[in-house]
Amino acid sequence: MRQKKTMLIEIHTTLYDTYGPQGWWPIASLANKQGVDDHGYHKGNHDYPKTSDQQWEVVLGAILTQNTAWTNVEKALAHLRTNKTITKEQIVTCDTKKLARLIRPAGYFNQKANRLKIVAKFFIDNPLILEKKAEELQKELLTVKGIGPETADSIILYAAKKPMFVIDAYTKRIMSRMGLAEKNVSYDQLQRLFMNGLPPDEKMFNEYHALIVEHAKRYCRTKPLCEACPLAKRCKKLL
DNA sequence: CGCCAGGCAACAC
DNA sequence: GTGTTGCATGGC
Repeated sequence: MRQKKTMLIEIHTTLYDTYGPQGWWPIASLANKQGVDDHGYHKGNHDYPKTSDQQWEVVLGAILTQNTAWTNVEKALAHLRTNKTITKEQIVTCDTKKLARLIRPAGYFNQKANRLKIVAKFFIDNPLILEKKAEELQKELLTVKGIGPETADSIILYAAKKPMFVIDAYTKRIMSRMGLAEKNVSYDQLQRLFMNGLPPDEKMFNEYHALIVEHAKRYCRTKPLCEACPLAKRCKKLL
């Protein structure tokens, strides 16, 4: 078998050549500005998030999208914005019931309302947290109730813009089908595979994770569409 | 109708 | 440490 490092690079190259830049993390409040599409994706423009408000919007989205389709998160974020319950300060002071009602479309709304308030308080109490180095930042984020491994790493990569490879259910599915990981591989194991195999390039990590999500939605679905899959010739599932 | 979606904490063993 | 369960809406 080819070396895993080589495979990881080739997979990224193929996905990028197939789908192009993804413009993550989407920031809805930037929709339709210069170089940003109507959902907040800034494809080919790596300058965002630029302000602390934009970084905070990434954190909000990271909580709201836990096991939830992004389209539902967009609705919840729109409610928060139009009801002026979007800043950390507005969220900590908002009645939890009201907050839950506003984010209803994102599902798990009672849990997520509590989590949003806890996380908002954490960011108010630790205003410079995103300046910390990736490893220290990860350790501190994981102490916050409601922030697990993927949410922490999404915040590190997409809000703080530091090199941390984000693993999710799609990554596990694709890597296990490709034959590069066991089906029950742990989060940390799979993350080490990527981070030991690739240079710590924040821009590349950013695109790679987003490309994995895109690929899982288009081809490597629960019921995979292997016929036209751009990775098929390297995929163990078809050997 | 059932299945799935950019997880997590709490709990069992 | 690993496995299981509750949490919930909206799109297909």
